[in-house]
Amino acid sequence: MNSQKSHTNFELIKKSSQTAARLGKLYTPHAVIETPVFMPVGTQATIKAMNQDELRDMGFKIILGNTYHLYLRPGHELISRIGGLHNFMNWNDAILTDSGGFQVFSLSDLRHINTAGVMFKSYIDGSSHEFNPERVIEIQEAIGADIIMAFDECTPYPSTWEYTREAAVRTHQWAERCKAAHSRPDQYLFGIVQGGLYKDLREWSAEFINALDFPGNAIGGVSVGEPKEEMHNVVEWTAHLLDENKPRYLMGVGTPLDIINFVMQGIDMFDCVLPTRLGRNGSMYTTYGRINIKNARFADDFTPLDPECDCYTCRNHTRAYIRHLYKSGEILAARLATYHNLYFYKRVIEGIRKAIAEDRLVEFRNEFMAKYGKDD
RNA sequence: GGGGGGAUUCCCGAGUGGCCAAAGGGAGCAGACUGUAAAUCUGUUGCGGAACGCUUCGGUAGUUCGAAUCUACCUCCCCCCA
Repeated sequence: MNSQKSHTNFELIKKSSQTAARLGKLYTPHAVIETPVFMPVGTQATIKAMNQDELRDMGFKIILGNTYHLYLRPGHELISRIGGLHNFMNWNDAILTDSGGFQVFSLSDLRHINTAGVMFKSYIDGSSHEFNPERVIEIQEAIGADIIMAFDECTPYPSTWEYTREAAVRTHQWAERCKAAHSRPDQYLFGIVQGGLYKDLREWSAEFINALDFPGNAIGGVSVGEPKEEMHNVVEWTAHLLDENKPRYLMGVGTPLDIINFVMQGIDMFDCVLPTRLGRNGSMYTTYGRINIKNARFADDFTPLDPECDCYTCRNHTRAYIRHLYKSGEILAARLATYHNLYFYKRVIEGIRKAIAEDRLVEFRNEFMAKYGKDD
């Protein structure tokens, strides 16, 4: 057991008797992370609208950065020169960098894929760049995150079985090449399962990636616009095939209820832009469901965003004030809302961990849904 | 006192005989957002139940088959010269 723990740097603390949920500890060079965990997305070396102290004070121990964005600007060499991303952005806890695989999907009109890699046009200045497994590992090693991701191809929804299979073959080859190219022992390289919405491809991909024996395994290719049930199926097909002694990371997910549901399927790590993006766009999470603070009905609502929240925003400001800030285009609106939304996620994930510890996750989910209502 | 330019739907502003309930922007109202090309994007915004009909482009009276667009007068605003 001990040798396995040191190999994966993941310690399984407790398994739920009700569901596939687990409690764990992920040891990284910069932080010990209690799982299940939600990781805020900081694509460009910043969680938009937040400063590092605020994130740390909320209790986030790991955040995301993005290889593609940081490579284009300011450049991984520059980041490397000041000692890596931790130093550059003055973040002393853990960082995970996404490999750019999602940009293969999201910037689809700006790229060309072949087996060797992906040719990209910069969304900033149109210049051409090539990403391939070796290059992506080199960049991620220069950036220096605690956890780095294999370069994968995130296929769009919908895709044919044939194309999804081709993309998965590439993703598998790239995973092997990433593993071979990876040289920094103080970084953990996670593999990524693809396979779209096809059960046979997902199972095949999960078994293939699992067999490569990465210190952690991710499920990619979801949250690309597919129906919720499809996402649920993908996790159901794959999660149990991934080594239970290693962390399982569901990439890009999700809503608060998604997180609860997928924890119950054995997922340990999540990241999602929703709390930050929705915050900037005027949508706020509350115990009783999401609200659009810009709606007229909040104009003279002098209560906090969420009556059951004790975050900085809710302790100090009213819905009416925050609505006013939005309508006025004031930057503080985005800050207060982002803080609140991230804090909401923090409360949910802490609630999940506590519920697993007490072995009452199912009850926790029911209580959450009774108040929160439909999932959005 | 003389000469010139204007008044358009909540605001700014286009439109100079029919294709105009009237471009575009703003504001308003609502919706979307899941490994962030996102402080973004979409819809909607005279009235009536929609096909369609009705009322509207400073005011009044005209010309015309037809006017926001042409004419006359009126009201108000701006600029220039005394």
